[in-house]
Amino acid sequence: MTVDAVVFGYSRMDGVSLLLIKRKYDPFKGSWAIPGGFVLDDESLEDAVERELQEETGLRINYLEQLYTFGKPERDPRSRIVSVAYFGLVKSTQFQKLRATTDAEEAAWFTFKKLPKLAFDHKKILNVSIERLRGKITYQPIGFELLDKKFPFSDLEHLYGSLLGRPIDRRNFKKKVMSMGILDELDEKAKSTGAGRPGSLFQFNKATYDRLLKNGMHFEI
Amino acid sequence: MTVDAVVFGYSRMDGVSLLLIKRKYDPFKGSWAIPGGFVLDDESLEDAVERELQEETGLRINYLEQLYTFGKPERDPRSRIVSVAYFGLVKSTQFQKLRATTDAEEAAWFTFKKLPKLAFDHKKILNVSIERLRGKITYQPIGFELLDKKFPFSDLEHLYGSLLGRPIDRRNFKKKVMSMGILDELDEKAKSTGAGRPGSLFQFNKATYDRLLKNGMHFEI
DNA sequence: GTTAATTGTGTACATATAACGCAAATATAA
DNA sequence: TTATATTTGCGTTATATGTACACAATTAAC
Repeated sequence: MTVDAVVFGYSRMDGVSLLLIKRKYDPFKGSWAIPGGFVLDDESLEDAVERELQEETGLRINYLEQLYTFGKPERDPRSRIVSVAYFGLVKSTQFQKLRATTDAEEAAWFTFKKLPKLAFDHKKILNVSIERLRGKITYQPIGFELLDKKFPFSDLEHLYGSLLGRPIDRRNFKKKVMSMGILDELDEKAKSTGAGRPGSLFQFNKATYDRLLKNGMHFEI
Repeated sequence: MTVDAVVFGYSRMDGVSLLLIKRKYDPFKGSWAIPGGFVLDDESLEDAVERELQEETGLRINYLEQLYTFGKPERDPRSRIVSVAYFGLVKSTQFQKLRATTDAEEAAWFTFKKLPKLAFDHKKILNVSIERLRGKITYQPIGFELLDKKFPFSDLEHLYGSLLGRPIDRRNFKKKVMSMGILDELDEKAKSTGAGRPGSLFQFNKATYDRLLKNGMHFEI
């Protein structure tokens, strides 16, 4: 009985990225793999995920949700091992932390375009996970879990664009998101990132979202 | 490691119903419970579900999908047992079969309004399952899996009405479903069920649905 | 043949989505 | 300092979709 955690991060530079670790032990020693490990007898599945992630990558995840349970008898060469996969999101601040220290370490971020070969059936787990993320982001506001607490609107726009894999009309997108009333526009301006006009910072208003949700509101992008 | 199967059925009389078994052994001997049992070492999770269902109820399910994995350490009084819950749908023909033979047996159908107290954390599993069924039926045509191969349109209408728990405008509903082109209207008429004008029979066209899906069509009711 | 139950159909209105272009603010290079 | 490239920010119109709503036709039972 193991748990695996498919963890996504986001940065303006690279877009959406995946957290992987390099395995220290056989089987698949030296291969890149999704972080995870065995569940202890007295801990819940969620606790196991958070513990393994902490041990292997030092990261604190921001959002965690059960993805799927993989149980084909032959999926692990050692013996019958059933794995409950979770999928998690981290704030882009955390993303940068790991990034600065792990180039030569055992944990690193990978963009979808530069994925290494993965151990076990982790490629399949990843595919299910990407599909879920893509699907979910259109009807639950989980995109915010990938951004900083305060972010320029363009971050949100680029996140959705890269995740959905299709161009987004900025005007219609903004109109829609703002009309839901779950984004607060702050007085601060983003600090310039090179070229162009700096925009306002925005912040997700979870309290408002929860209230709307309770009243039967239907989020959809 | 166990699997559990939350199986739904539908009949014109009772609407949507849930399949339960009466436990023969401790713990919870004599209680009603969701069918399920231990996974054998060399079988997949899906195989385990189908085997257990066959053993305990004799039913063949028509649609099976993994629901959620429940792993709280204290959920089973015997020891740490993780259970992968599936959710399944059976055709209303099958529904009637079981119904005719099991009144005094160990397996039976229950409407949501007349549910007995359930063993283990099965009430929680059921709740997750109902939520999933409700949510899914609006964006995937799984409702057909509960009906006969051929059915009068009113069956579909009643199924959606009772499942979504809100009245459905027959004209708008029919307009929408028919405009998707995934329902074929047959030449046969339904045989009368007591009173009223008999309507045409309809049939789900899975081939068309798959084709539309591949072309990026978006099912939603 | 009268009644009660059910099926079957169309139109007008409101709402939501999609398409589209240009001006303002900033950094950098000339 | 001026020109250029880059990014933000905004509003209108056309189209599509969803919603509300009423009455005639067919059958079984009485």
